[in-house]
Amino acid sequence: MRYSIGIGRKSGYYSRTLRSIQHLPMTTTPQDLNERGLKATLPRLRIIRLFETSRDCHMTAEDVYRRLKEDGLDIGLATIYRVLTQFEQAGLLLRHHFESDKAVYEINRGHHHDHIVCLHCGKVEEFFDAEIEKRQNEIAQEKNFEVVDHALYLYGYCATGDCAERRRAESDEG
Amino acid sequence: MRYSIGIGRKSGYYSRTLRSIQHLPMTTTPQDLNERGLKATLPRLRIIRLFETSRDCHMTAEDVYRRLKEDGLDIGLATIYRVLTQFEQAGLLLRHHFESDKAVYEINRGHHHDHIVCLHCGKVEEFFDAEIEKRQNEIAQEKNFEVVDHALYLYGYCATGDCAERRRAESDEG
DNA sequence: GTAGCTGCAAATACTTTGCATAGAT
DNA sequence: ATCTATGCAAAGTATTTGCAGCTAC
Repeated sequence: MRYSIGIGRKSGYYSRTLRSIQHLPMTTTPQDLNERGLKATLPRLRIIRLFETSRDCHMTAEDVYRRLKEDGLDIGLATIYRVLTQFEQAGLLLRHHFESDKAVYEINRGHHHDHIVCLHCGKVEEFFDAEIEKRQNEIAQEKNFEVVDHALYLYGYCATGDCAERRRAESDEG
Repeated sequence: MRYSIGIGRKSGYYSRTLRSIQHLPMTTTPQDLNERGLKATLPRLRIIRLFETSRDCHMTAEDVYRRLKEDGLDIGLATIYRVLTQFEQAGLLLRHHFESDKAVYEINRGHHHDHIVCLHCGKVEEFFDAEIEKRQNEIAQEKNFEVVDHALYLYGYCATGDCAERRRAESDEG
């Protein structure tokens, strides 16, 4: 008899969560998809794998489309959009709207975090601050809101490369 | 000789700022627009007035279009978009992207604040928290980012009306 | 075998742009 | 008089949808 982590039909879900909490690499299996009512098709497996194998990766639908095409896989853009939406609803991915008007997705590893985005090179770093989270909850309570989600994005220029430098040059012109 | 607040050509700008800091009602005059290099046209004056005379008002381009039309003023939607963009660049308005895919604008009264948005009725409340602001700056410094902007939105269900109640009903279904 | 997926093209939603006319300074 | 703004329609960008054929279970 094999041991399984978790309980009954939902074991896939719990083991996935556990892996995530333990910071082990996460690999979504065909069964994981089936348990969420999604058929394990090639496009879906490759899309989720792309997110899982990229570190700190925030991608638009176009990004996913392009990267899969580079790997010789020609998946229609409509399918990418559909699958990303389904994965977000299934909790596998998180969607964000940074300053641009395109949605970006990242893998959901179960650790909530916020983002700081470089407006010049597009670099995204993640952070978590318990104090900010606490204050947010207090404010929601004061205002009598039942908060279900929040978005905190810091926008600026990173020290890497010439981003901060270029920014100064630009503001000198104006 | 008349006293003026501020210095030389920029007096309009400084007096406007002062009014705002003193929480006095803000009225953008034709001269205010001229000083920003914008001609004082009827569409522009009516649009800025609409924002100035509405309390806690967050409006999309469509909202502005509709409300001016209700007042018997038929301004093209393209003009609304153009003027809102110009006003944002001139610092008269602030632009936000809440969870929907439409941009919303509000008057810039010079007091920074964040937003808590009801996902059911669309109500928007404003808040300011010095502790959150402080932590944001510390994080940016740690990460070596020069932050120029940030967005903090809390999404939830407000206690007014049946928003929280309906939310519970919905999650019971799912 | 059947329910659910994919690709394509067409449709949609929001926003921007080209151009001729109208208006502000 | 000149330079800029407006309205309309057309274009653009991101995303969604209808439908016929294909695939996982």
